[in-house]
Amino acid sequence: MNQSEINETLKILQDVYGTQKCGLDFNSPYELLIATMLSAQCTDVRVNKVTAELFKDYNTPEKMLSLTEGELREKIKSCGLSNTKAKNILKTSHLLLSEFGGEVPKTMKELTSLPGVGRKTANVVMSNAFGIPAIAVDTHVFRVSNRLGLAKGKNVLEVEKGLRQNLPESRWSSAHHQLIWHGRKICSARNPKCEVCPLAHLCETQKLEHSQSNLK
DNA sequence: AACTCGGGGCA
DNA sequence: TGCCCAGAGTT
Repeated sequence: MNQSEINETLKILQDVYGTQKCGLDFNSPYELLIATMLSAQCTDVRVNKVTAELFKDYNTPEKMLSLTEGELREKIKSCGLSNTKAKNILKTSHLLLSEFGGEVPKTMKELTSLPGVGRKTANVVMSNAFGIPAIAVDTHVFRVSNRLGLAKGKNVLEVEKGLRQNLPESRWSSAHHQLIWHGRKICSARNPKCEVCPLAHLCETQKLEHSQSNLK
């Protein structure tokens, strides 16, 4: 995509998906951190259901650490991967108290030093909890960016770099949400609804398919 | 780069 | 049933 195509793509994304957030319910950076850790390989709907209950009594590192690993595992079971997640949540809560004064850190380096926190989770926390410009590349953002040609890359980090380069910083956070909505509703992994896609005329994958069918 | 963890949704 | 899914860590 050239710059004018990128700008048009951003405008259409804004027009269609606006400022609606997609994601996790939270009342503090700590809640968002834990909810995002739980969301690995699990839909946000289910995470929100689990955390609505969990955060009633356990919404700080201190309170979380009053749970045994087994108790926590039971509470988060429906999110899947609960064995690892329970361990990591307790370790991370402990580290927040011992290393970060009980606060959630704000830098990529510090966040990813926490067990169970990778690049995607760190970007979500920085962007959504602290308002720091960041783009979290999950499977939706990865797939949609590559298909459109908005930012291409073989792995998550390459796509993140591409988006940071191609998009104005002011649009990083909003574009992240809009790309996820688009990936869910239209540009799905299998059987994407290209016939109703408002970005089809800009999409590199669509153009490629058309040029191939024209050759026949 | 490939593999593992894992319960739930959907065909 | 079998396949897939808003990831992260290890080898």
